[in-house]
Amino acid sequence: MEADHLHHLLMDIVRTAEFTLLEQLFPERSFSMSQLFALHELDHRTGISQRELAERLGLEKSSVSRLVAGLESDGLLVRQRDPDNRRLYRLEITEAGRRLHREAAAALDRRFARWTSVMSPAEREGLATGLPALLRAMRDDRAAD
Amino acid sequence: MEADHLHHLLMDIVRTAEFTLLEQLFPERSFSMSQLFALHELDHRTGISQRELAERLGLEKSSVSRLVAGLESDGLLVRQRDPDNRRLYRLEITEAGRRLHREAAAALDRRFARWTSVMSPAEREGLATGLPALLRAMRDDRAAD
DNA sequence: TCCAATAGTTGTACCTTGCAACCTTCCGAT
DNA sequence: ATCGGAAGGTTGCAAGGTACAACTATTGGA
Repeated sequence: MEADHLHHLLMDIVRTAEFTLLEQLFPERSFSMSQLFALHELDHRTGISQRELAERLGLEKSSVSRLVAGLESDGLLVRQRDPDNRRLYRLEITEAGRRLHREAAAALDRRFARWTSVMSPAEREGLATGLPALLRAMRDDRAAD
Repeated sequence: MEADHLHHLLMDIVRTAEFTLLEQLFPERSFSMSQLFALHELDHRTGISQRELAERLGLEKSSVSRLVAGLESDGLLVRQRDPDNRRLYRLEITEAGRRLHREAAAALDRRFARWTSVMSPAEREGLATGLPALLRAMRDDRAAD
């Protein structure tokens, strides 16, 4: 697995993902990758603050402030001040937000299925073994920073 | 391999790659992903036109025009009019550009090695089998559009 | 010879982002 | 209890990347 492959992989992942998610999925309404990522986070851990979301997305708090404001006005999430600490918001995805996120994930999934459909069983199996492991390694690596 | 994993993988790939390439590699000078991708293309196929580059990068020709102008003024590529068709430029990466691209690829490679170092041999092997296959499938899929 | 197609450039607008300054709320030290 | 600093969030501002439309220059065919 030499550097060249990685480079290519990265390019294709990024470009294909953005195209799949942003242009094919919702041609009428446009979403940014950050918005979709935010919905993804909120679909899994509900009630996090904007600061936590910023940390997870690798964005500055001011960017998240605007990002979240946009999602809220689109009805994809709601924010409520924490009664125990009124400095922070508790973010919660709405049903509409959840639906949108599910659609985006499904679109990615269909695309992925199209890719794996032309792979050999051994290749498919290798990916099923290796990809989650890679994911875990990346996450641990980031957590260790 | 369910949708959720893909979604996570995508997020981590994108964020980690951008961080690795853009912030860790050249903290002093800043490059965009598109610039690095362009150098990558030019390091492989020399003499392509801006239109071809735009197609490969999935960018509009006007964006590529400015992108290439920036790389040229940074000394990372040169452009010469094709004598047989003076409408188009022939783009060629310079030695400095090649060096930069190699460094970027190597940085990605080191990061990848760090990830795989904590994986089991079976997982590593699975990735070595499956990832190039995935890459090929993605490329073929894009070419079939 | 002229007109349409092609390659590239420039003006403009939009979106995303980071930084700095700011406001509000909280909490600990005095 | 109160004051000052820390923490969460917002807003003004500037910079960068991109697309779209209108433009120039060059080519090639009717």
